[in-house]
Amino acid sequence: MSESANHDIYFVPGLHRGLRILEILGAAKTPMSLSEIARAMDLSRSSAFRLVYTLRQMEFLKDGEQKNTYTLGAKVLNLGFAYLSNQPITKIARPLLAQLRDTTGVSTHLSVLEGHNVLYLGSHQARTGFVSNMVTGTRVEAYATAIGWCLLSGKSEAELAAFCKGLDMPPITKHTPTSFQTLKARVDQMRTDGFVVSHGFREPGGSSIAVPVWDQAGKVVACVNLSGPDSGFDFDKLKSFYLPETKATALRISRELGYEGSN
Amino acid sequence: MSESANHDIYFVPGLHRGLRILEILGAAKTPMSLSEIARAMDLSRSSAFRLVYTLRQMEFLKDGEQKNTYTLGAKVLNLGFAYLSNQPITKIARPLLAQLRDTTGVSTHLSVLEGHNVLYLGSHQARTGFVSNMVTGTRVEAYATAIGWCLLSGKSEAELAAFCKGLDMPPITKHTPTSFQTLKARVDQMRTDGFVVSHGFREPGGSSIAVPVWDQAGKVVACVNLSGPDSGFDFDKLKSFYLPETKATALRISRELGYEGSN
DNA sequence: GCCAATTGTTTTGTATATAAAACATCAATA
DNA sequence: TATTGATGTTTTATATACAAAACAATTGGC
Repeated sequence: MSESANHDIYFVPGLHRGLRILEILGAAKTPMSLSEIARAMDLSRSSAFRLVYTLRQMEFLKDGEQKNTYTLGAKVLNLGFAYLSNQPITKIARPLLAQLRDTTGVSTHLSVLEGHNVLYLGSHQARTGFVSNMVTGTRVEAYATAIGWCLLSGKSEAELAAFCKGLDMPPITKHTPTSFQTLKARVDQMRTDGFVVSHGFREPGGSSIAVPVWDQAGKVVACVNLSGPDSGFDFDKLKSFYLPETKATALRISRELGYEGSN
Repeated sequence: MSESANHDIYFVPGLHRGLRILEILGAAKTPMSLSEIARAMDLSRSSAFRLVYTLRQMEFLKDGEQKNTYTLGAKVLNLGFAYLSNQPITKIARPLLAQLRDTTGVSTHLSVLEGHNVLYLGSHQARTGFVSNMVTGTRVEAYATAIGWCLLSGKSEAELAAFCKGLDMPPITKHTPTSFQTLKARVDQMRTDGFVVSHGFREPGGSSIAVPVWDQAGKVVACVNLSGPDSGFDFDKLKSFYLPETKATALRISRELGYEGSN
């Protein structure tokens, strides 16, 4: 009959449909009623009722502001954070990032590329200073940030072109690359240097160092990042102390991932 | 028979168990095998097999590093972020926070209290400067931060005592409150002032303003926060310009939530 | 290298989750 | 107020998801 029914003997329909409800409600910009859900799923109202009932009891859904409407519940957020902290690289990197924070006194972060975004997996706040926020779970546009260029250096030219294809690249600052060419220039620069350093003499306020992490296959899989206010950074010490420390930490993480190169 | 079986006629067991698998795998610090899952759920292996099969097909689970082990998949992260962006207060506040960012030139954030943590719901980055990171979805310990004190000011003394009960309060900086008494002092101070300002003359590098948002019932439900590097803030302008602007924005959001007070 | 124990996968009779239909409740319109 | 249509809830006959048992594949200990 159906072409995909071969292996779907094992499908649990109740679960399948319940998860689809979560996805639909996540994509919806506003809470939905039972009937709307049933219609969107092409399902009988009685079935939708039982699914929503179950999801609500388990707090994966909660009541919306209007009566008889439903939205995602707090449980999905908990799962999201559990996902982040369960990423293997997070566990490997955590103690090393904490150590880097302690020796430098500046906030440290670990991030990976996810689609067009930089996804922060974890960070260790500087013990003093108010500025640097923890950023676990945050996503920011990769094309526009130093960390993004660092992560994109793992891509080939063709992959980078594919990355840019159809991507809207508005200028955030006057230094933001807004085309494939200008982005490629940034990424190439990063590749030859092996790091990105942004110092506040151009943009007021903050400095940042980004260094890639390689895996067993020599591929860039993550980025170690050290950032803080100018007043926390000393420009001379930046290249003589902060940068080597950051590179050492990134290499140590790479080693734990099985990287055997020397860069 | 069972005391809770009355209304559970509507429970969809497949969905219930599938979601419990997600919760268990979220709580587990390491990927689990099929049998481990079955045991943890007190379920037959064949049933666990079908549930895991379904979850995997839908990318709510993915394969762990070892063979035949499973962890949370990327879909749960997507749901988590959908949850955040669907919070009603986020939608109301977003344009107003963007406007505040544009008039001040400094990063703005919206956060709420969730359990013992400050949960960042959204933020708007300063257009210049590298320091201030976006923080959507981030959680930080409430007792230790200015934003936390701001949010806790909505609690009564009894609620605050309950909040502290059994809470471990290690000192992050030398100014961190480490007991109910010292925390209460911070929160009381915030309540009389109506805001918290942290300026970098004590802690190097950053300044931050936190102002509460009230709802219809006059309860503190959120916190508007403005933060940036010292170099972005001018101490004189902080009280004459940044603070009034922040308070105005917080009040505007409060008004949209139905708040009718004047503070 | 054998055995025993454990795990992942498939099959199948039966208990049960399900969708249709009936019912109840509400909102809008005339 | 009566009428219509739509929505949330309950019931129930039947299609089907499920757990036990059988099977296959793997691992670990002696």
